Amino acid sequence: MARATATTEDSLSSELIRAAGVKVTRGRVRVLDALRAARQPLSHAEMEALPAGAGDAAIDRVTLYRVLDSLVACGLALKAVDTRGVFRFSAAGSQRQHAKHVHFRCTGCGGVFCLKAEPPPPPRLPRGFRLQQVEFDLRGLCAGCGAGTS
Amino acid sequence: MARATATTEDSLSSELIRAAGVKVTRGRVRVLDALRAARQPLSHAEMEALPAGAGDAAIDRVTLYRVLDSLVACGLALKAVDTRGVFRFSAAGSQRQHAKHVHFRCTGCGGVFCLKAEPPPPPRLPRGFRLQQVEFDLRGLCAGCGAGTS
DNA sequence: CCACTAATGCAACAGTGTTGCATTTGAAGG
DNA sequence: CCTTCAAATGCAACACTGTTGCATTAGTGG
Repeated sequence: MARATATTEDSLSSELIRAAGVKVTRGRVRVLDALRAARQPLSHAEMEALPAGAGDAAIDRVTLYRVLDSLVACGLALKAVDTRGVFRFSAAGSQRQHAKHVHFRCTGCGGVFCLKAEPPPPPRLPRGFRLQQVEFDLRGLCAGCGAGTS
Repeated sequence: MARATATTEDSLSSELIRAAGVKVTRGRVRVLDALRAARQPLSHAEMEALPAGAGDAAIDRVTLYRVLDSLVACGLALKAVDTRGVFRFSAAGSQRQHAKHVHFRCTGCGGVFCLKAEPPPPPRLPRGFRLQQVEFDLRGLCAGCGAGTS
């Protein structure tokens, strides 16, 4: 019974990992599962506190760093830095939907808000430059944090 | 002799600090001098290795952090995070010239290039949101780093 | 010149990320 | 099914960045 359910969500992550040409391990599957299920990029600390899924032992701190690195290396995850200087990771696929709109980062609470507006077209680049990613970030205070200020 | 030269560059930083309403100390003057002279935002580590100017002792690590915090608090310096997750500081005035154009960050060498193009106008924000800063960053490979790739 | 607060220096600590090395495990092949 | 081997894991220890507490020093205003 419990075996059958394992072939619903897990297997997709396993499949992605296998397709990427690296070993399929419990750690990688669990981490990629968590990243794909998350609505926002996760920090290492947040992932370390994962509920351990099906009674598995918690993932080792260092192993988690290496699992994340391997997922980034094979293109399944993306690595970015948040405003506090901490690395955050997201599943590669989920990022595609975020590429289409603008982010507002609150300097008060650190929250990230997705705005409806599309990012403007990138300007012309110098010869030889290759564009990989466009980031249009607005900084400021969100409605909650700005309420107290005059 | 050596005293007279101190009234050339230093005094402008001193003046700025005095005008900001905080105490004028050697540490703050030296740090603000360094920030104003730098062409790029400086990290804490880079500033700790400052040549110690006029034979002064090197600044204490913790004091440097507090000096930077105080300069940020009174609006004379700006604090940002680089791609490695390290805080970088810049003099407040020098940033104004950087606000007017787009940056290209090379994911290969970590270099930052200033493009001529102006950042596009920010989109409409939800009610209560207050905009402080607009960041339009492009990521990719610069001419040097992209040359090797097919 | 004095007094008082802010700033400094030192020590110790916390969080984040890395390295080395022995052990375990996934995947391939007999 | 068993063997084999590289890759992945777990553990310990470390490096770097940033912070906190507290005693001492040094600006600033009177």
